[in-house]
Amino acid sequence: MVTLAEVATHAGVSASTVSYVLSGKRSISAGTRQRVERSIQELGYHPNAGARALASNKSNIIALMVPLRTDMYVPVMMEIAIAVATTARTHGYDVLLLTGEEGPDAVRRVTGSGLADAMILMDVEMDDERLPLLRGTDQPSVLIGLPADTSGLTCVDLDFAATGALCVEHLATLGHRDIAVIGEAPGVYERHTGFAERTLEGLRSRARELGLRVLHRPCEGGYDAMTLTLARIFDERPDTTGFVVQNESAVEPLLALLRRQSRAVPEDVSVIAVCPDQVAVQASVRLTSVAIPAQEMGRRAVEQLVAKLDGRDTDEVVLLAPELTIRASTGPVSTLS
Amino acid sequence: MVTLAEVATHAGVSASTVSYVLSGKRSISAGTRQRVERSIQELGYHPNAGARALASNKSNIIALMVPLRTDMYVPVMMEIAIAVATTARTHGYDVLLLTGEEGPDAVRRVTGSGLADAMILMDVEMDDERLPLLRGTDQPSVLIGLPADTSGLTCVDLDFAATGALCVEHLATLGHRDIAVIGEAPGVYERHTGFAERTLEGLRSRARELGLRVLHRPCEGGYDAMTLTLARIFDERPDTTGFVVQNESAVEPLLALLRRQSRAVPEDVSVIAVCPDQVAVQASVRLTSVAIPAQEMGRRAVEQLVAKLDGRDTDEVVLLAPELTIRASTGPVSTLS
DNA sequence: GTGAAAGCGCTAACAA
DNA sequence: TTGTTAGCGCTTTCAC
Repeated sequence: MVTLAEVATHAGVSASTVSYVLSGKRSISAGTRQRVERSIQELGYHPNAGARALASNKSNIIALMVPLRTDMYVPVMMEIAIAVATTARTHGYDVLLLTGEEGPDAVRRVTGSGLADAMILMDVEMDDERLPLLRGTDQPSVLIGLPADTSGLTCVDLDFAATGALCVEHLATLGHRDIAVIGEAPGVYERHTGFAERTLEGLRSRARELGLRVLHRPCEGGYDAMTLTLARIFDERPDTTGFVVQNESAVEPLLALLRRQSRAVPEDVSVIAVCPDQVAVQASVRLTSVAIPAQEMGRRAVEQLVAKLDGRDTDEVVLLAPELTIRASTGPVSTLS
Repeated sequence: MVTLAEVATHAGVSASTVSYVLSGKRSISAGTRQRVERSIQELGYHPNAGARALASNKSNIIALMVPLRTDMYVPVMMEIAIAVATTARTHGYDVLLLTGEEGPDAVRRVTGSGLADAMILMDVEMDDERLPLLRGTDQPSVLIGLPADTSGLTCVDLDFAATGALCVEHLATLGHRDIAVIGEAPGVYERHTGFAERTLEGLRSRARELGLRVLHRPCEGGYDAMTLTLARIFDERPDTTGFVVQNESAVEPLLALLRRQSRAVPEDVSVIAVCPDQVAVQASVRLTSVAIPAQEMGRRAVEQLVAKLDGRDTDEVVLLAPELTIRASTGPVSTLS
């Protein structure tokens, strides 16, 4: 293993000079710099991460805590994680992958050991048990998601309330009066995961203003669950003509069932989804949708975190504005029936 | 920040004693151990990761390199990654998340800096450019996937050749003679990703032995691509009655299109998928399938790696035996037509 | 613009 | 069974 000392000898300078060439923390003459850089190349030197962490009290590692559960849409998680890792690298950080399994203990472990300089938490619940710990430490952190109380925390998320409102507005504009919301699995609501509840709130309050009726039904993914859910919806509200779906694994079953019931999309019923663009485009009907900007969320989270680490001021809450893309699954309500 | 020295003072012992209590590398009297453990508790001590890494020349970190691309089935990747992280923790390791973006450079960086003790590579291609580097270093590594030349490498993967054979056997037993294989996106084959080609080889060679005809078509996911692919298949081989699908985002489109063409599953055509059980169960027809054991793959990869790190012998190639689960999408070929 | 040297917190010989 | 001590490779004062 090549050490900094060896580089110094090889270049005919002192260890500190090599260190400063690397860090750029003091000016170096052009000649010296070149010789040092040449030696680094020739010897294939890589600074030792442990030594660096010990001496500088910085690990250059960001911890990312992903949920262990997989009842939520996994590709979104993965896309966020990859965006986090990619963006972190551009700022000189590596990413440590923690699962939710350890829970609050992981926060303590990482904070206490100096393993990571900062952390990003995904899948934050409204009243998350990790939050007190984060508030009580000086380790910078960013949440992807929005808990009930954001004081003292930095959060990045899609503005789900605005998302819900946007969906309902679009349907209202098309003349729909009875809206059914097909939501995430019941467990998601029971855990009080922020995004699901906020979508619903935004949607309901806008619907109230616009005078629309809303029926909300959580739904496990898959065909069997969807069959039941859909039957109940039409049973309770036969005049439903607009659907808002926030559950990727319910999208295709819903479309298939509607087809089977000879309800044409968008002639008889309109469907709008909250999902990644890829899902909207690949569905059997190209779906009008509000996109979940997974990459953007991961990227912004890292940028907020790096700003904190650099001692720059950060926003407390970054809410990304939802964007509606109109495709082939929504249309004006039928005037014939 | 609490240091080992502070714990030592608090417990009235020397630093090394505290260290040995932690590592268990020499026997400690019960009394001393208790006092030390008590001090650790009281002071809330966590060993400093950097210092430990520097002194012991071990980071207790495993690097996991995930593909940047997302044209493959992402949930499988995520499930593997989570299984890796979870299993690694049970062995005292943390996981560093690297994306494929840096390519071979990431291998150099991690190896050279001592950031990680070992690495796991996912999405290995037949002739992967990272392999020479791995062979040339003494850093232990495990591949998830199987390259063309496995010499000097440890690999974990599903036995995809056996998987392909198993699919074809099942269809043959049911009397099908003309088989269509709907594969991954063309890009996957162009990159010569091992698993896709091996499935095909296993399938073809068994089909030859059994005297079946096989038509293979790569397919991007989604409905549009599937429509085209399916049309071509029936155009070229009108007598096709058996489908093998190895592409999660083609599964549902295929089923929907068959339905639309009034080809009943499994009465008219049989469909067997290579996919995670969850996908098979949630599809609109419960699919006969060979499971992709994502968790098992992640777990085994870590276990192989830990064995190497502990200096134990390891298998060169661990091929997990495929398991066929018969569900509702396959049946005997119709004798009426 | 450069060098010398004192740690950072821990591990693991070597001693006792 | 326990203590003493010399590093691990780097960063960063302090000195020139």
